[in-house]
Amino acid sequence: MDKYAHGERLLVALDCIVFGFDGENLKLLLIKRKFEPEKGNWSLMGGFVERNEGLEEAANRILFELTGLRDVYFEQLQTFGDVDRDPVERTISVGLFALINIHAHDQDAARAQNAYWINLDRRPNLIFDHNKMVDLALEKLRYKAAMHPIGFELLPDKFTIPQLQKLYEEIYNEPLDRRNFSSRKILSTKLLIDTGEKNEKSATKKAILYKLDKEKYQKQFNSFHYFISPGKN
Amino acid sequence: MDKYAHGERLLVALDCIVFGFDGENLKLLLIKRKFEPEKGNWSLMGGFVERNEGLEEAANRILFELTGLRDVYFEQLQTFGDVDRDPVERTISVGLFALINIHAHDQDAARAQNAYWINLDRRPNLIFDHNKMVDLALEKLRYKAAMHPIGFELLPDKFTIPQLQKLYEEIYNEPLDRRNFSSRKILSTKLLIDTGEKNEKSATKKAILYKLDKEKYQKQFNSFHYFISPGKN
DNA sequence: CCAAAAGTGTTTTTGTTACACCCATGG
DNA sequence: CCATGGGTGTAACAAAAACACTTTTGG
Repeated sequence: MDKYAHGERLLVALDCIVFGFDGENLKLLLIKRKFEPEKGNWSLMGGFVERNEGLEEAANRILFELTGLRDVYFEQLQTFGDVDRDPVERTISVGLFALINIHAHDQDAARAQNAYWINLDRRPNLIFDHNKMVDLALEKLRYKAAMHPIGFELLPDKFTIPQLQKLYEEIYNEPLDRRNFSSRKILSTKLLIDTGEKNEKSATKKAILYKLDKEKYQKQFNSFHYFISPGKN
Repeated sequence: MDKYAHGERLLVALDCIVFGFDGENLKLLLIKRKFEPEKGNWSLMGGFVERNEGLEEAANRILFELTGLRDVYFEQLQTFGDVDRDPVERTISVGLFALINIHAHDQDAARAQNAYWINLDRRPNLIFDHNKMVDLALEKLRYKAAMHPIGFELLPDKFTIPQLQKLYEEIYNEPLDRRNFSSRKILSTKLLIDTGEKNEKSATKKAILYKLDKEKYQKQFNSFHYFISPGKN
């Protein structure tokens, strides 16, 4: 089985930084550990990559165990490989950045993992180098969401422009001008389709429910859209 | 040594996608393999991560072996983990994206590895999934260079605006307007310091040699600068 | 009928693009 | 003295920011 004469074999783990948005706050899906090491402390959801399992495959497996969802949006964040990052044994960890529709996930699956949605601004201290992973993931979310339409991954299938705006305000922690946000930034992308329906929950004027034009979304995914003005120096 | 009861131990490799620019063409540093597997074929420079060595440390070691340089600019590209990506043995490979000043590297070190600088537009077929790695690295170079001042990593310490422009033209494979490039895009970033010297090699009017304001460069590294207009849909 | 939230249009300001002229150098 | 490449300015255009009014709804 071991055919290369040199080279050391190491544990390879995946750790998932899972973001959600409940309409009010940005949240992280975190595990209250029921097992050693660090039992009782908070951590990211993770798992080891098996020998007969590709990295993508392992990512999908672990995200499914956690959320009960098969089509989670994720991408690699970074691979973490400090010698002492896991005090139990040398482990290389591939950090995964995942965005999910918080309303679609399987609550029982999450409960089975002892996972909870925690507001980002109340996140607890995490084990190992998981704090660093979350910091980096948040940076990446802010970076990507400014120019790529990834925010939609966090919303229900049908959503309103004000909901989308609230999401962006949460991501960047700053208020956005409704008039500029709505007409120019969002509708000019032509990514949204008016469903004809209205948000019946609203107590005041009911907002139009849009859905994503998935075909255009796929095509334009790597193009630039200025949802947010680029950072200041 | 193995303290986790479950989890498989796998080989972890690093593969380096090293870009250089000779003033005319974008180049890749590739290895003509003197060893099995795939002896005689072209590949990226790589190596295994040792048990007592952090990922960064391993990256620096391998880049040093290849280039003789200690302070190479690199970042993680992506980690590749398909089950069959290495036919010899299951290996997870962390792809590294590196930019070097082609004139500063140690030619003897490169020769010892049987490494050659190959023009990007003449790159040979590479072993394993290395073609995919290069494709992704090129995409990343184009993506990042459009907004972040990473191009400087490919140039000598002192360089002229026309040299910088040539570099960007090579990266994007399209001509840029000299007048717009020079004054507005580049000098407006205030990242360049006029050294007072001129490029004596030029046969015509000698261009001003600039150097990077390293302090500002560090500070502004993550800010946005529109070196190139964002992609078209 | 009014408070609260949603929808839309216009002006100002800023940045990008397109384009033309002058300067320095070596042969 | 002229061909080649380097340096700079300006007008036209496009995009972003700032800003104000009207509409819908439930209570």
